[in-house]
Amino acid sequence: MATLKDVAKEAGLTTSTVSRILNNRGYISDNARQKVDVAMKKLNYQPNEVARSLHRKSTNTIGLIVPHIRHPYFSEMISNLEDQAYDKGYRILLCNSQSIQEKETEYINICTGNQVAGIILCSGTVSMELFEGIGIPVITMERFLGNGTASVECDNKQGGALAAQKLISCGCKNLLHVGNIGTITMPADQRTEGFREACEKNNIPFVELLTEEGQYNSMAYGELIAEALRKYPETDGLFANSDVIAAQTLQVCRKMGIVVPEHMKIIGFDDVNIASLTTPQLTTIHQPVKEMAEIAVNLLHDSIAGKMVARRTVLPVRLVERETTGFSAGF
Amino acid sequence: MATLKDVAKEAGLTTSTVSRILNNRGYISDNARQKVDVAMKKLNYQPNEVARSLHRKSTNTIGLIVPHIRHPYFSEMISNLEDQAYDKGYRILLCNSQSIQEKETEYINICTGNQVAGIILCSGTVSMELFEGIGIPVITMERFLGNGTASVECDNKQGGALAAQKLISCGCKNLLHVGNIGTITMPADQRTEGFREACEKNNIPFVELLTEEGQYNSMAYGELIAEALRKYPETDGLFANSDVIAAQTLQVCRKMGIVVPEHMKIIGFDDVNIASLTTPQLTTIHQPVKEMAEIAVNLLHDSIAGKMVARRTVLPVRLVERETTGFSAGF
DNA sequence: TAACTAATAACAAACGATTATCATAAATGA
DNA sequence: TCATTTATGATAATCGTTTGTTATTAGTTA
Repeated sequence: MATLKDVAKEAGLTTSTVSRILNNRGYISDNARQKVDVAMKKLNYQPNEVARSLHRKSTNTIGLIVPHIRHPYFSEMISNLEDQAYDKGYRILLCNSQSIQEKETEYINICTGNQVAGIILCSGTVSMELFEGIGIPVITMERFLGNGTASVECDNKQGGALAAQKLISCGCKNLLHVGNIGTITMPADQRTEGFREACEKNNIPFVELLTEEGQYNSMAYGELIAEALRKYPETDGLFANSDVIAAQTLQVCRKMGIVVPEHMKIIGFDDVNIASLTTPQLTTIHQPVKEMAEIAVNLLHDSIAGKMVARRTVLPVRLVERETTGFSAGF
Repeated sequence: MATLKDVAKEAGLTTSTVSRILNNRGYISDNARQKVDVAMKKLNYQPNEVARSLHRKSTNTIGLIVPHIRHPYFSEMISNLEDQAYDKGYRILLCNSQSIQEKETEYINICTGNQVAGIILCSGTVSMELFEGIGIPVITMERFLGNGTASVECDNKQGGALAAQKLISCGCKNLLHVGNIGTITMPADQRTEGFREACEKNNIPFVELLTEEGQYNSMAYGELIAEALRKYPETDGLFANSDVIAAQTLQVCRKMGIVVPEHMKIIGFDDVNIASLTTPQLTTIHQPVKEMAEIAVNLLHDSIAGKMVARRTVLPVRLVERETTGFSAGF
């Protein structure tokens, strides 16, 4: 790898001059600029970002901590975040915590050790102490740390309410809600809150089904749901906290001979790809993932620049009606 | 951020000694080790990886270039690669090229500029000149560059053959194959080869449908497939080059009143999550993604260590029978 | 011609860690 | 006691870049 020094020698200039040209500061003649251009091309010169970073004491890398990559909600989110980050000149250091505390802790250390400019945290299981006095801007997605860190969320409560209202207006009398991991508190719990309030207001009973971390990690909810449907056979409406859960519910229903939407209405959450690939297609609560990603990166960018930044940003969700709550217009 | 110097001062030692302790070389007393330990904890010291990297002239980062993140095959692959890389002490610099030449080129420069230890390339659209004389080990997945770069592939040809044999043994007489992007050559083209050979051997006619880059990027194949099915109404067996395409085909069939598997058998490729979330569930060709990821990281690891490495590794695939080629055992 | 600007050279410090060399000193052992 | 081993200090170079200082030159302008 050619260095600045090599380029300088090749161009017959000093490193100071070449560096000035690269960074556009001070006096520069067109002549010198051209000579450097030629030399750079000839030597296939590529500035060493590591050296640059060392000097300026920070990188243009964002540490992105997620609990999963294969889960469609997260791959969607990661994709959007990468897009936004790239546009702003940031790179992504991909940290998959797999919801494992140890791995999360180590990844946080890796982030600080590698002098990332900031961290975007999508992970739900972190204990916030890990971020105390970390000295790096942190933006959380769907996770409120409460230690001064800015968060971006969708309006989970509204989502829960919309789901309940829809199911109720479809005539469902006995609802089941497949919720979050029981042992961990996160903004997504608000979905249950919104759901509960709407149910209570309408005097409709509902059962809340807590999930386990293992299920979250393996994305295997089939058994859990089948059991619940056996235990609560009167269920005629189900609200799942993700489209993955909802899609698996469809499979369970089919195996049990429960016809959707005739015998059972289903609403998912997220509105990811699979929502329109199941049969029937999923009615779901749409999360504005793209906007959330954009806002997150913007917040981080401002935060890195030392600007003051909104503590909490909540974006609206909307109900997308497909087929699991009734016949679609298309048929 | 505390530096080595700070730790040394705090521990009442010199930087040489502390560095020796950190790197376990030379003579070290338990006493000193303890003092350093205490000082590190107290100052919350984290070695500056950037400085380390500069000194040793390489990082422990792998540049991972993919054309997509949201596509389930790639999110699956990325997830497995991260897992393997983490175990070997590598970090992932996530580069989403979106199949855009420009972005790919810039990301390659970013990788070299950031002194990555190696690159794993999953992207299909790169022109290999970009990797000429890059001076960094490169492993390609499902992409044979032919410039000395090692590649990891699944046995695409076998996959195509398996699909054709299955469809034919199911009694299909008129096959449709939704293939790759017409304008780009890649190992996955071999699926078509294997499919063709098996069809010819059995004297079964088939139509090959080429896809476009735009469709690949947006994952929207619905229109293309609907048109093809209108044009070739006699089709009774379809082999798609990905589960995403197959899943969309299911939706198209439903809209067109074509009953799967009775009127039409479908086989996908990849065996990702959605394959078991559609109705009926997809029969598909399983790619050993985990093993491919493991091998890729191992190859890169060896390559970085200067070892000689297999030019081409081809892993077997297998047919996973679900419901789109007949009634599943479960019913 | 003096005073200026523009362009570059020459040199060195700094970023934070590693590492090498040499020196020093205590502990150990024969 | 002398030689050896063990442990550390002191100092400096290095990685590649940025940046600051001072000096030097050529050209411009008043």
